[in-house]
Amino acid sequence: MPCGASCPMGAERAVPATLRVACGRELRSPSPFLQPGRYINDTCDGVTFSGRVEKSQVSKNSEVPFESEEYLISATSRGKEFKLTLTPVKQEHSPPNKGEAQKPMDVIFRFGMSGSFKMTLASEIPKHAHLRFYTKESPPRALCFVDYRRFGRWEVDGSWQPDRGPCVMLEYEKFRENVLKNVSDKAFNKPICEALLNQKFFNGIGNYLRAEILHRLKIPPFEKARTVLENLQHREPDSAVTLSRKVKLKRENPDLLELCHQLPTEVVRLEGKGYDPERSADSTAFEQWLQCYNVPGMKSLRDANGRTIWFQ
DNA sequence: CGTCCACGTCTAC
DNA sequence: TAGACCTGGACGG
Repeated sequence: MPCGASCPMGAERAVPATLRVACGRELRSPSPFLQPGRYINDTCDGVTFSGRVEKSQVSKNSEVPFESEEYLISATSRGKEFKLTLTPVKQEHSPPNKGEAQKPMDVIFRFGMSGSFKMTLASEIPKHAHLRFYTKESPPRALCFVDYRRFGRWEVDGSWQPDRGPCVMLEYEKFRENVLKNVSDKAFNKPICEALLNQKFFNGIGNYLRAEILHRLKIPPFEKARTVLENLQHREPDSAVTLSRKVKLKRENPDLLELCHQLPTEVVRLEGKGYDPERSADSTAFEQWLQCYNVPGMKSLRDANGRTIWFQ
């Protein structure tokens, strides 16, 4: 998500990971955010795109009415939302008054259950590539929004959904404040496992992260959210310990809201390892990172919305 | 073959 | 608070 052009993170693999979890089921690589942004900004850095944006016939999302001889693509993210910015490169010899010049355009994405971006040769467009941006080079490549279940959405000239809260990764302090200032909100009448999926407060947390977060703290998933959160409202009083000691304590004993930042950060780092684009090794790394979700021996139940919650 | 399940919204009753 | 929206892999008969 939130990996803008300024994001310093390292190389990204070229292929969205598919991972085999212990029970044998396969999962798309999970980090809801950041990762796609890093992928885009890494693979599109210094690459010039050209022409119009192509949409598949089957997608019900809108056309993306953008066309330019030369343009650049960059990405940013916020929680589970993702933004592509298309920026025309100034033409030296642009014909005077031959139609309107193409202005920069933002396209906001939500990935649903199966959305991802992938850069391929234009001659090898993958199945379910519902939006395609072509490079100018020869042979051309295509940046593809691939989404086999088509739950993903995009919005031309869109903006971050107003009801979604700050990003758990990139806006941690705002995120924390937004939760703690609103503990009386009716959203927190619900069990903590359900509240954690509420994107108004936990923008970026999804089904595997909620399980991992609660599991690390051994919080029973159906404990009332308010009860859990009220315990976090009073920051620890200043004690005599040194700052570095405090930082260390915080890292080693993160509270629930800190874990909402820390765990997805760990996943992003996992997946950022190495340059090898096709390694199956990093799906193994994610599989091994999971301590609870889909892990043999853990229990699971359905929450009130029919989503599976994993716990010990 | 069939049923169940999947990292998420979205909207209609 | 149910479905609806989708494809496809795992597993059962």
